[in-house]
Amino acid sequence: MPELPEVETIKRVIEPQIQGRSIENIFIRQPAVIAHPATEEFHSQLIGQIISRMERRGKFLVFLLDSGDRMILHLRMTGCLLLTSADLPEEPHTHLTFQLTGGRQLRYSDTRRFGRFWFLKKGETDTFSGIKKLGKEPFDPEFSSEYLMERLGKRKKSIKECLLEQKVIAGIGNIYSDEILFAARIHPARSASSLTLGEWQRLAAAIPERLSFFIAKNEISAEEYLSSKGKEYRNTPFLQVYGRKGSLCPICGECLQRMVIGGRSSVFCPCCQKL
DNA sequence: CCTACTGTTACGGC
DNA sequence: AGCCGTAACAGTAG
Repeated sequence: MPELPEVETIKRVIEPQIQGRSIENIFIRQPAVIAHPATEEFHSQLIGQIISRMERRGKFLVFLLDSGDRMILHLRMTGCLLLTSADLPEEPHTHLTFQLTGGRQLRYSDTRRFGRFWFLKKGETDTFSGIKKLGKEPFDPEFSSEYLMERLGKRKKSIKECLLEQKVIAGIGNIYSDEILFAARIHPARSASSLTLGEWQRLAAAIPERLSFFIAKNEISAEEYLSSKGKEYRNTPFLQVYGRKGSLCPICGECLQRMVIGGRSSVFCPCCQKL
C-alpha cells in the first residue's frame, strides 16, 4: 500500500502517540517479519526500551530509542501500524504486537507478509535494511534537476522505471510515479536519455510538489486513522491518473490510457503526455 | 478459475 | 561491473 506520502502520514499519526513510552512486552506471532537479528534477540533487546521519536527515510520508518538503538520497519505492500488500547479486537494478520506503557499497543498487521523489521544496536552499521542504498529524499535541498540529469541523463530505460528506483530517488512508487509524470507532462515510456532540459526541470519540480500535495491531502486525526484501521487514505479522490484508465483527462478531456511499463501498470494521458 | 496487485530482492544471462 | 528481465515472497479481490 504505502509510498512516501502514506509512510509520512503513518509517521505523523503514530509518533505523537508512542513518544516517551517504553516497550513492556512484545508478542511475536509471525517471526518471518523480523529480518534481523534472530527472533529471540529482537525480543529481548527491545524489552524495556523507551521510544524517543520516529523518522521516515524513503518508504522506511525508523523508531529511535533512548538508548541510541533503533528499530527499522518497511511496510512493503500491505504492512500496517495501528496504535490502540489492548481491548480492541485484533486485525487479521497481526504478526507483531508491542505492549507499551499506559495500556497501549502498537500492532503490526500485514496481509501479504512482505514487510520487514530490523533492530540495530547503537552505532551498529546498517548493512541489512537497505536504507543506506537509498538515493536522495525528494525534499532534500540538494534534490534538483541537475541531480536527476546526472543520475539518469544517460539511462536508456523509461523515465517511469527510473522514478521507481529507490537508489536514485527515495520514496516514489507506482501510484505517484504516474501522478508525477502526468503533472510534468512527460510520457511514462519516454527513454530517460531523451528528456530535454525543460522536462528535467518540470520533473524535478513536480516530484516534491506532488508528494507534498498528497501528504497534505492525507492528513488524518489519530481517531479517524484508528477507526479506518489505517487503511483509508483520503488523497485517493485527488489522484488524477492512477487507477483511472478510461476516464477523461482532467486537463484536456482525452481518454486516459493504460500500458505496462517495466512490468508495472501505468496510466497516462496520450494528449498531455506525448511520446 | 484466472488475473492483477501501491514493493523489493535474488538470480541467471548478457 | 552493471544492466535487464523474471521469479519469488503470500494473500485478497475482481
